[in-house]
Amino acid sequence: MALPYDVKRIEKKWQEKWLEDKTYELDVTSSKPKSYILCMYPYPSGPAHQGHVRNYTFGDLLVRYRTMQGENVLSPIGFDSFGLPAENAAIKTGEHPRPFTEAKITELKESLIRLGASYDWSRVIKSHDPNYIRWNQYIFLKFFKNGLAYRKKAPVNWCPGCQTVLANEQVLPDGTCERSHDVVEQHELNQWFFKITTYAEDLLNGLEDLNWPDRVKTMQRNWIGKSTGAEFDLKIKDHENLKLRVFTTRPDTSFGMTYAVIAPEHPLTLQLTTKENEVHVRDLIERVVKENEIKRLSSEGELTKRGAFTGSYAINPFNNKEIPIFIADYVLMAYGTGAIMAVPAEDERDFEFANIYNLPIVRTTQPPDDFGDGPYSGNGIKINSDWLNGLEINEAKEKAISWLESEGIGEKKVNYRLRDWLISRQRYWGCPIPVVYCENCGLVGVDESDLPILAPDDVEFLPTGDSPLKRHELFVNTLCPQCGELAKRETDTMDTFVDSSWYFLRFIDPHNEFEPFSKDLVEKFMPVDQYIGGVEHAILHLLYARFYSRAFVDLELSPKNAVEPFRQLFTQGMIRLNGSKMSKSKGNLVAPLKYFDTFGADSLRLFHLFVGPPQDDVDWTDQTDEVIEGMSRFLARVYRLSAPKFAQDEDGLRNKFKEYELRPETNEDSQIEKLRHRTIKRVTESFEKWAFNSAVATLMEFTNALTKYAYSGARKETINEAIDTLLLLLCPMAPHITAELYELRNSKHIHEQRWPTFDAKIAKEDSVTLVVQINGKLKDKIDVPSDITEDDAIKLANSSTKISEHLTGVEVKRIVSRPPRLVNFVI
RNA sequence: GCCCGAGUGGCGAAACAGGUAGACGCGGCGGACUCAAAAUCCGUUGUCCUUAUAGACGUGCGGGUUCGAAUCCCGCCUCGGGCACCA
Repeated sequence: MALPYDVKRIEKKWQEKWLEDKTYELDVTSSKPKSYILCMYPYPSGPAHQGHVRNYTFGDLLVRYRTMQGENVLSPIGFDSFGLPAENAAIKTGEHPRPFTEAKITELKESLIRLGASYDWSRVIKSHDPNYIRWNQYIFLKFFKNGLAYRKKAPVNWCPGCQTVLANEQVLPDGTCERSHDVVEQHELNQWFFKITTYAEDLLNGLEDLNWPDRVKTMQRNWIGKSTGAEFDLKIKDHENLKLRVFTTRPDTSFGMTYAVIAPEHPLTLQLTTKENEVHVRDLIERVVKENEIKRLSSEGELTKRGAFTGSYAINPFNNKEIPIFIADYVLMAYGTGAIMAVPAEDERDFEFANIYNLPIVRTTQPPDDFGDGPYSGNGIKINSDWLNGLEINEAKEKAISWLESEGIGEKKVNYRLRDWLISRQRYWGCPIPVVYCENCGLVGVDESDLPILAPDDVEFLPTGDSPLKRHELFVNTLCPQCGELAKRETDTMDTFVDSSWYFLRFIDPHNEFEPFSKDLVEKFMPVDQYIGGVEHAILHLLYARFYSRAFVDLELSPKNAVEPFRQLFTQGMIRLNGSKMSKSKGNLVAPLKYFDTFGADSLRLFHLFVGPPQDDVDWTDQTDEVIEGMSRFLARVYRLSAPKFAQDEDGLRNKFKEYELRPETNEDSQIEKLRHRTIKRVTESFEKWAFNSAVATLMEFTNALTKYAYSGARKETINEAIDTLLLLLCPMAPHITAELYELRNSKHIHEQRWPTFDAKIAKEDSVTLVVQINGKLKDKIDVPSDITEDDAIKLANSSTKISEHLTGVEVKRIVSRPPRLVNFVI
């Protein structure tokens, strides 16, 4: 296809100009209203892929649009440059991850520039940069000193593919690693954790006011998993000195407790097991220990094999009845107290278990009359519950809790599903944890003045699964910062999600050598006004960043206005190719590069904006190339319209435009002027709603109308203003060609112009189509003035021959009119 | 199983707040230009019936509310996503 202009030359010219002029570098001192627009910073895996293009096109559109609206826009970019792929490549090829990563960053940066994305390149952050490592470690030490970072031995998720442990958030529901998709194993290891659970309640409450997609908020709520109930002690028969503590969300059902269940790993398990039951109990424990959590929770339908009677009995404190104690794998040690009271009549799992072991089932809530025999967890009146009888569930809960408290055996209790964030990784290419193990002093944080602690370069990358740091004597052996004796360094590095938990703050003050960031600047530029990224980070990154932000406020690193980092979040849809997610690992990328070289970045950007709503997934199909070509066809039309004399077309095409006329404004001219105002209105409103596809469509309509107008002989002043408006409205979407055309026409830089404004009065249509219906069916359309009165509208409708045909000899029962759009005769 | 979201021409989609369903684009068809093609421009394009006029049908399915429903309500179906022995 022959374009009327040299795409490559024009795009390169403007990309260079934006860099040279530093068009999008932030003026920190500006008094204009600030606007912080941020796309999730990318992991550098090579040139940008279509997912990046989509993400950064949305971001760039907003950056340019808000800038034109007179806002002081902060638009930074960086690279999430620590991570496994670089290290895995090192193991394969022997090449050190640093040059490998740097090369990828260069490629990615290059393609972002070719996309025409506008960033403040003076603020680039790379997470593997020693400067960033330094402050990352500084923050770790702050956390460590304040009890937010701690080390403990715990069962953790081990990914054999990645050869490292994972946080709970990095394990998929099917028990596989979210990166490598290997089945995750449970290992008991000593690891570093961040105390995110401290903020569970706060993280939950904070969601309320965020302008985020509901589904992301819901996902975070589910993940935090708050449940309110009671915890209390059960006495144990023949064990005067022992108590069994249980957690329940339904203290109102306590009278229906007919047995108790403890987790196999519960500390009391062996003590409570009598000799004759020992074999079964030990069998179960052995099996459970071997299995990982996921497998254990997924062994549905085999309940018989999943529990065992201990031989001991507890006393239900509510009615003093003896109840048998079982162990079962469906009770988890990590949640609540690791022990439950079982109420089979009101809990499905307990009900199933009770049926298998023939345990009594006693209803304590009256179900509706037509309810069968199954477990009932709905509302109702309490029965079989002595002093709770007759109460509603919620009243009964309160009363049961008060009773527990007055007896001194229990209290109200809130539990969360959220567990602390495991941040140790047994890998080299990450931020080292700045801690030393000393025989005298124990765990000692490195001196701040010694930061950053950098991993040595002269290491061997071997596929052993051990971090190369472990084998590096010079790194490992050090002196204790406290007592000066020989000590050993921590060789684990931090989860890369640590790096991304605060990078948006460092962007505000990226060259600060004295602190991670200035509190004053953060106060000025936080929160991020618009955050844009993939929904796959709904829990991981977005939860961790919220945790960090809270901790920073508490540690007085950040001002209070930074407590919620992302005021507004937009999650874009994925790109699919033949139904499956487009990704490098699947090898099904359709690289943007080939489009840069042919139709140009502007066309590719326009495609991503036009193809559908930004939050929807995009199907990359056989037709896609043709649609992208269609976008470049549209831009070519804009070019021919805006600068016909410069269009490199054959003569026949160029000369179709008549010379513009100098003349007083005719009705046709003022219609174009009206359309211009209407177009500004529609595009502006579409931008605000993120309806970019509609904005493009509106500009296509405008272009078509203007082309027709120009062909038929246009008034010079009117057409020129309309074309300039078209270019201004289009420039956040297609920044290169509009800049070129605006310069050709006006010798000015379009990206320094203001966003056009409209006059609502002029934008108003002065004639509209009146729809005339009979019984709600369309019968006629009449053009009427938009300020027509109701009476006139009805008269006009009545006088239409198409209508009178239907109305002669029939009784009109009712006339519904909504002037100026509709008149409906009901007959 | 539970909770969210979505289903509109051959395709991607649009439709403010219940008021012309299908804007805009891709593809198709027809035409102009050309020796021819490409490019470009013009016209046409939901389905059915009809020479046309006119009409009927049509927003996943079945009901309902309304003068009027893609839009609101009830009940289903399909797809996508999240959660799922969390007591």
